[in-house]
Amino acid sequence: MPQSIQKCCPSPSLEKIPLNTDRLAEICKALAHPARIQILSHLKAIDQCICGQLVEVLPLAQSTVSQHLKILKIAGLIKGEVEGPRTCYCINHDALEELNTMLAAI
Amino acid sequence: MPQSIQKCCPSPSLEKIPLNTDRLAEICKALAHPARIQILSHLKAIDQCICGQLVEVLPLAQSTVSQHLKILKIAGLIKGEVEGPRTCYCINHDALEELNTMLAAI
DNA sequence: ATCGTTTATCGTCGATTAACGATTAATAAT
DNA sequence: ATTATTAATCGTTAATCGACGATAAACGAT
Repeated sequence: MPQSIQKCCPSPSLEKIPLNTDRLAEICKALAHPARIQILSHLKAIDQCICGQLVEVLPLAQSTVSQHLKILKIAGLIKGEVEGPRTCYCINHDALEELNTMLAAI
Repeated sequence: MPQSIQKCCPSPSLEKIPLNTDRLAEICKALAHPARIQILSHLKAIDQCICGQLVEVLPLAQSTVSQHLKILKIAGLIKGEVEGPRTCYCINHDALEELNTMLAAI
């Protein structure tokens, strides 16, 4: 421990962590499509929603929207909770913060 | 104007600009590859460099590195200045700022 | 048990990406 | 003028993406 400075954030540490280029690229890849940005934006605006609502909003087929949701979920940008026949999605704020942190570390 | 609050930042304005999803996706797409992140990171570290230096650092062929540079340049993330037979690349900080702004507006 | 609703997955197809070697272009040096 | 150096472009190939319709899976309601 280099001088005992009180940490304000939990997790990793701030001492020039070496930037996980693979992880950053992975997140950016998940964001590399307008529809997925729109999904995130919509989720941010209404806090949470199910796939069907997004299908109404986006000019895409249900299967395509579901596919985009899957990509966002795998990248960790959203969380999905099964509720009976539907799945409720919401933003994973931790991932967005992770993204900001990594971008700052470029 | 919703209550006169002094602006602390110049440019655009902060009043909920509508987020250009295409542009954000475009930038993210350019960042959606580890090699391109590494290029940016390297450029940030050494301020500027030519293609050949990056070829030494990255495990990729010269043509591939050149291609990645082109992608970054088209997305506006880097600037390239021809200097005789070589081209000197550097980060376009404006684009990174643009990225941060748009991410915050998601 | 069947039906309706909702979502995920499968299979397909065309378009795009990523990588490479080979070639070309531009310039500096001799 | 020739040669060496550097970078960009071309052409190719395999892999991945994005979109869709069709189908399957999960569940609530009747």
